[in-house]
Amino acid sequence: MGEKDAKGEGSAKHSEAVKLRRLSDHERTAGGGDGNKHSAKSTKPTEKSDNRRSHKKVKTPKMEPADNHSESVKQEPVDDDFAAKKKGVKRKRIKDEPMEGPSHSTSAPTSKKKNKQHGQEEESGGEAQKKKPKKKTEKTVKKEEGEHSAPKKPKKTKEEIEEARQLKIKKKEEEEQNRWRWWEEEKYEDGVKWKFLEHNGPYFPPEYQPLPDNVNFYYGGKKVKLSVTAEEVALFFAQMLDHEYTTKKVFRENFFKDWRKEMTHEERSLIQNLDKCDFGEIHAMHKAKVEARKNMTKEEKLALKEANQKIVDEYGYCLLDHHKERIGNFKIEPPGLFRGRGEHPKQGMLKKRIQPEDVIINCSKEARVPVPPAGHHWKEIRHDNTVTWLASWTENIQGSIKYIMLNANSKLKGEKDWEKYEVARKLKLCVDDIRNQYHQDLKSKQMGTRQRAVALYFIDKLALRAGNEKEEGETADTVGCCSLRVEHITLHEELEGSKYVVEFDFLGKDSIRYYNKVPVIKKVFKNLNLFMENKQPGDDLFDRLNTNMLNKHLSSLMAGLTAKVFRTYNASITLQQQLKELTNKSDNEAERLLAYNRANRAVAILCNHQRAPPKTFDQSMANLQAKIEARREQLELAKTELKQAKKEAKTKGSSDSKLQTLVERKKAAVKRCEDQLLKMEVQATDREENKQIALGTSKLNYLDPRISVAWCKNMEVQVDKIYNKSQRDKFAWAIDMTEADFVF
DNA sequence: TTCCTGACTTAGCATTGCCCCG
DNA sequence: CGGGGCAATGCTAAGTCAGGAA
Repeated sequence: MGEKDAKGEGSAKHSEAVKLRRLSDHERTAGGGDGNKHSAKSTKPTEKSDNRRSHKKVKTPKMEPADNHSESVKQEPVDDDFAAKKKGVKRKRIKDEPMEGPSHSTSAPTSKKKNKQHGQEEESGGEAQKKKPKKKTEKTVKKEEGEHSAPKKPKKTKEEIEEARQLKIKKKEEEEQNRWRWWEEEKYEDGVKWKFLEHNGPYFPPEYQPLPDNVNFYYGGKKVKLSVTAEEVALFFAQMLDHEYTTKKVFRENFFKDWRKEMTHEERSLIQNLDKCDFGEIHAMHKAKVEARKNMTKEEKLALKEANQKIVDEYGYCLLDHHKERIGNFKIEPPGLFRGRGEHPKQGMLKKRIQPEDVIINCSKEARVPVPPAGHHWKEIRHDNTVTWLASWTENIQGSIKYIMLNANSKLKGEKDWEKYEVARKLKLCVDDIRNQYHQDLKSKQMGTRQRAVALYFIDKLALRAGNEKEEGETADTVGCCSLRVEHITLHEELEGSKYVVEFDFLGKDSIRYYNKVPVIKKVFKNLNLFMENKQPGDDLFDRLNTNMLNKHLSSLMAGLTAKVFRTYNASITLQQQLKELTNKSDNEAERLLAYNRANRAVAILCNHQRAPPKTFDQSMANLQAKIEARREQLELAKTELKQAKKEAKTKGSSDSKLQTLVERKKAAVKRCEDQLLKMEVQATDREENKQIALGTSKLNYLDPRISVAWCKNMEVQVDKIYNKSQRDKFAWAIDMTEADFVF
C-alpha cells in the first residue's frame, strides 16, 4: 500500500496548507485574488465558460413540474445495497457481518439502566415496540418548569436552584425513558420506511403585511405607491441593503428582472432602472423593526417564545409507527431573494411564496389528513411509504423538490446513518484489495480504466467528492473529482523537495476553495500528463469518466460501495488512528479533549471543511491571551506566597500546625492556578488551530459516533464533553450500544 | 446509453439562546 | 441585570446517487 501512508504525514503538510487554502470572502466568490493562483481564478466564468467542455450538459427546459401526480405508490425494486435485504432479519447487523477481531462488541447493549429484555437474538418478530410508555409526560414537565421559574424571578434561593436542577435531571431521565429504542427492533422489509404516518402538514409563513403609510418607496425622487405584490418584493431587497450581495451586478440584474415581473403594467413602465429606486425608508423601517425586536421587554419575549412553542407543538411532531417523532424542518420556506453560494448565476432571483396548492402531502391511508389553511387545498395527498418525506413542493429557482422530513434524532434518519457507517466498515475489510486493483488499473490499456483508477486514487487519498456534472449556467461553477478540469491542476515534476507533485486549486461544494499540493506516485503523475495532452484548460481532465461509471464500478467491487463511502471511511479511520496517536491516559481532561479536537481537526482538514474565521476572532483571542497573562501573574504570586509560607514554617519549626495548613493551602492554590492556566492555554491552542476549520460537519456526518463513544469510555470522559444535546440525540443509538472495545 | 429527476445527505452561514462578566 | 461572546440551533443551498424514461 505504501502510499496510503503518505496520508499521515500528508496531513501535517496539509494543515499548513489549510491556511493558504481558505479564500477570503471576496476572493472566494470573485475568483479574483492575487495573481499567483492562476487556475481557479483567471478562469472565471466569463472567459472560461466559452471553452468549457462542449459535450457538457446543455440546459434544456427544465422546470415543468411534471404534473403527472398519480396516486401511485412506487414499487421499490429489489436492490441489494447494504447487507442483503433482510426481510425480517434480526437487526444485529454488526454481528452478522464478518467483522474482524474479537471486539465487534458493537451491538451488545450497554448496561445502563436498561437491560434490554433481549439477550441478543430474541425479541421475536413483530414491529414490536413494547417499551415506550408515557409520551405526554415530557410536555407536562416542560410546562411545569416554565411556570416555576418564570414568575419568581426576584432572586433564586439555593433551594430553587437545586429544585431546577432536579427538574432538569428528572426531565433528562424521562426523556431517556421515552426514547424510542428503534435500534433494538427489527428492520422492515425492503424499501418500506414506515407503516403508519400522521402529521399536521407544514407550517406556512405569515402573510405579507403591507407597509404603513409613512414608509414610502421613491423612484427618481418621486414617491410611488407600489402594489402589494411589488411592494413585498421591494421589501425583500430593501432588507438586504446592508449586505454586499445587493451591490453585485448579477444579483441586482436578476432581482430587477424578477421584480418587474411582479409589477403591474403601470409600475413596469415607470420603473425601468434599479439605480433610480430609493428603498431608504423601507430599509430604515426594517432596521427599526430589528432593533425593536431586540429591545422587547422580558414579557414580550416570553410571549413570543410561547407562541413559537405552540407552533412547534402543533406542527413540529408527527406520529410514525406509534412513536412521536420530531420533524426536522416543518416550516415552508418563506419567500425572498435567492442567495446562492459563490458566483451563482441565479443570485437575486425571486424565490416565490409557496401556497398549499403547491404542496404534496404524504401520510398513511389510515391517517387523518392534515387540514390545509382556510380557503386552500393541497396539491395532492399521497400515501407512499417507500419514502421518508411528509410533504414536498417544487421550488422555482432550480425547479428542484424541497421536502419536509424528520429530525436527525428520528428512527428514519438514525437507521440510515448507522447503515452508512456499517458500509464504511465493510469497506475497511476490502479496501486493500480495492487499492491494489486501482493501482493495477493505472497501467491499463483502456484510457477509461486508467482515468477511473486515477480518480479513485484521488478520492481515496484526498477524500475528494465524486463530482457529478452540473448544468452550466444553472449553478456556480464548482467541481468534484470526476468533473475536474485541466485548469484545476498543475503538475510539478519536482516541488519543494518532493517529486511528482500535483497542485490542486479549484472550487468545490459551496464554492469552498480546495488548494493542496500533493506528492503522488509516479504512475499517477504520468497518467495525468497523458490525460492533459492536447487539451485546453477548460476541458475535462477525466474525459472518459463520470460518476455513474465510477460508482457502477465501485458497487461491483463491494455491495453498497460508492465514491462517498471513501470519504466516510477515510474520515472515520483517520479519527480512530489519530485518537490512538494523540491521547494518553496520563493526560488531564483538558488535554484529552484537546487531543480529541485535534483528531477531529485532522479529519476536517482532510475533508476540507472550512469556515469563515469568526468576526470576533482576533478580539476574543486577545481577550483570552490577556486572561492567561493575568492568571500567570497570579500563579507567580501564589508561588511566592507558597515559598514564603514554607520558609516561615521552616524557621518556626514544623510543629506549628497552623503554618502547616497554611503551606498546604498555598500549595493547593498554586496547583489550582496551574491547572487553570494549563486549561486556558490548551483552550487558546485549540481555538487558534480552529480558526478557519469547521469541526461540526465531520463530527455530524463523517465520524462513526461509536468511535467517539468508545474513546470516551476508555478515557473516562463524559460523552457530553464532546457531543452537545442534539448530537447526543442524533447519536443515541451509538451511545447506547457502544462498548469501550469498539473498533471501527 | 444518456438524460432527467426524485430522494436523501452534506454544507456553511445566519440567527437565537444562554452564560458569564463587570 | 444588561450585554458581549460563544455555542447551539435553524435554515436552506448544494451536493450524491440511482431508477426509469427517452
